[in-house]
Amino acid sequence: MIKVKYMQELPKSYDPKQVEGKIYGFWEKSGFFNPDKLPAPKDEQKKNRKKPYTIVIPPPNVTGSLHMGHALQHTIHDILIRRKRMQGFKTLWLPGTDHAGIATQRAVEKELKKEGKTKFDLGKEEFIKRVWQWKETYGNKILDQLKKLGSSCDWSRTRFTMDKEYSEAVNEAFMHYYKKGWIYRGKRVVNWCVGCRTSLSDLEIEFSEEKGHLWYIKYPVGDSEEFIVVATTRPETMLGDTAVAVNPKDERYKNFVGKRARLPLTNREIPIIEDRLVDKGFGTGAVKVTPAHDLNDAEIGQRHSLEAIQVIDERGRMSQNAPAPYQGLSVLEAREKIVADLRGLGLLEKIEDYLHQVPKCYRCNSTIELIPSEQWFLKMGELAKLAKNAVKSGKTKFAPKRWEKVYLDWMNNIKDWCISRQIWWGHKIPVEGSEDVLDTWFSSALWPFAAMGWPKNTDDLKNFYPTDTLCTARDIINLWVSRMIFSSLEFMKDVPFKTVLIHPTVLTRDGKRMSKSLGTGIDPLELCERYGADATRFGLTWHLTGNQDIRFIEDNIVMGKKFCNKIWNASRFVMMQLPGEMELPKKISAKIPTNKEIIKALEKTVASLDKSLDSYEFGQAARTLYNFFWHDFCDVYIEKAKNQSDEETKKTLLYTLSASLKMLHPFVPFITEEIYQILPIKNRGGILMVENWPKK
RNA sequence: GGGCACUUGGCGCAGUUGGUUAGCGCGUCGCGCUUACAUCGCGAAGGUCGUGGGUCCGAAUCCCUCAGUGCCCACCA
Repeated sequence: MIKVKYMQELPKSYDPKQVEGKIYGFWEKSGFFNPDKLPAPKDEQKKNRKKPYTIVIPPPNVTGSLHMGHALQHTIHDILIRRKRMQGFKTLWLPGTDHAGIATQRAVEKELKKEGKTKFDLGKEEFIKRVWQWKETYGNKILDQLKKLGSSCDWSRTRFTMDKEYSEAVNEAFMHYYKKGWIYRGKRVVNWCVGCRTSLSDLEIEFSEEKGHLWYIKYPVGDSEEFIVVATTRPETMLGDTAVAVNPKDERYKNFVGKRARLPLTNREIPIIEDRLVDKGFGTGAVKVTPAHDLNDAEIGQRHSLEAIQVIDERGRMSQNAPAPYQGLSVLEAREKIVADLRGLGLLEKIEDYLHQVPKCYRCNSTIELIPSEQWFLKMGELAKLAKNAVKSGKTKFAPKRWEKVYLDWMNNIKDWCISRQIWWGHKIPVEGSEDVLDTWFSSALWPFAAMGWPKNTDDLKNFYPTDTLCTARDIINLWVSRMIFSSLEFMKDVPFKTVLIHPTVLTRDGKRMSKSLGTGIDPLELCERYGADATRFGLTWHLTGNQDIRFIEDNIVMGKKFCNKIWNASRFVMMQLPGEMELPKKISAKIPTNKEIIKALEKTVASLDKSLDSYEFGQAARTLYNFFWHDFCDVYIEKAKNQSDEETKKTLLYTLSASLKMLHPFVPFITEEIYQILPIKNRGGILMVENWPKK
């Protein structure tokens, strides 16, 4: 008896551990993650047969391990790609990793530190060898973790941003800009991380609010007994002052303008000048000008041909240009001493508490100093124009649309991009004498086409470029997305992707950021371990609404687990009802009212599901499926079907179940594939992953 | 300083063009081991939809005010 056989074979509850590894291997063996190996399309899929659907992964850092944001992001990726695959598209999800210059260099330095060494002990060449070793050992960890989630990437196409071919693409891109005159070298005041000892772009800086002070310092004017008082949060920079500036409309200082102030603690005299950048309302309305250590002051300095005296060096210490007593002191030590000395001289008028934004390195959290430094820059003018037009014209669309504004605002206020970094791990700038490497984002900006083999005109570029959907987090819209857009427009003469899908940020239950260091992170792999990958995926999908944030609750994953169990048991029931192997009908024209009803509800569900997915409403899609399967199918229809043993009902049960499995597959791929493989279907195509997506 | 988003039963959230008794998951309380599932079924309690106005025959849903929360951008020393 078939009936008995299936009951004995299938456990009463679904056990992901027995299924997931096995099924993933089954998929990999099929080769169908690779678009070139997809089976010939079936009739229903033919209209899409040659159309590609492509996603490139936002390449995770080789230092990374899977966090909640990744889990959410790749669940979305996999839902998109699996559905398109079932619809007959040639689907490519191209995976890979980013060499992540600073982050990786730091990880290896940390490892060296445990051995009591620094990178200087090894020397540059040995150090880079060591980083490669590290990459070979740990670099693919995150990709393996993606497999646990069920991600259907084409692993045969895995790329790394420092692969030989990829590096050649980076050089090509650099030289292209260079020859065009868009890359220039110059000494500018740049963001300098004293921890990493490298320059950083504006986007690589995070501000942290700190309680500080506003010191009011008296600068004696000329030979008189008069003072001009300046307010500053950073007294130590006064050693590099080369002017005091006031607003031209500020009547209070009219008789000071043109005179010279005597800079305390030094024996220098500096001019008192007028500049429109000065805000009358802040502090005293008179500002000390330090062109070497402040961007505004650099601008004022340029306008008035002021000297820039660098008093802070690359280690964050007071330089040889500072008066002897302060040389070698750290910035904070110098600040303390200077304040004390000023007080001693009676030149400190008052101190106010002041809350200000202190710039920190996004990788090592050290304080950022602004110092003049020789760097390479990419001119952004023309590129920004290209990038703006692509979005304004709708060639690339953001979803949700509101993120377009974030992108356009940044493009409208863009400055030239400092692309050189003074670290060892990365793409060396391909110009003689230069020891610098490129900003890691310079190479990831080329990802959509360089990962497909550019500058060679490869088949992949012909077949799969431009890509369709880029799905990523909002915090790298400008750091990465915008730079891919202008790079692609410049090198490929086309946008890199048609849609940018910005997914929400996963927060803790109380709305806090999930972070390892704060101990607020939840490990998605642990959730997969406890509840199963399908449950984790479904629970996360359930969370997806149009909001900017998600407050993660584990209850949703529990719900996902229960749902999987429901799918499992409904399937067991259907199998019990079947006499043995059965032909799966292509269509049901039901005559019995209950059967008619469920078929109608099924059709409605397919339509609603398609609508939701086409507009990226994944949470809505999950709810639609859940309600249909649990309530319409299980609670109502199956209960009624228990009283019906006719042939039409059996067919309807099998038909509805298999259609449900297809619809559910992109969301919960493991369990649906497992059940599909067990179902006694005579004319089963083979693998659910490439079966037809249901049509209403 | 500018911008974006959020504020719905104990908790986390749906409610896309305004329209009959505002839904879901978890939790709570009853009753059920009925031959797929107790990771279940049936039923119940529980909501002035942040505040104050406005538009409308009618608003959680549109407009304005205010308040709270979170995030992003910004050169205010």
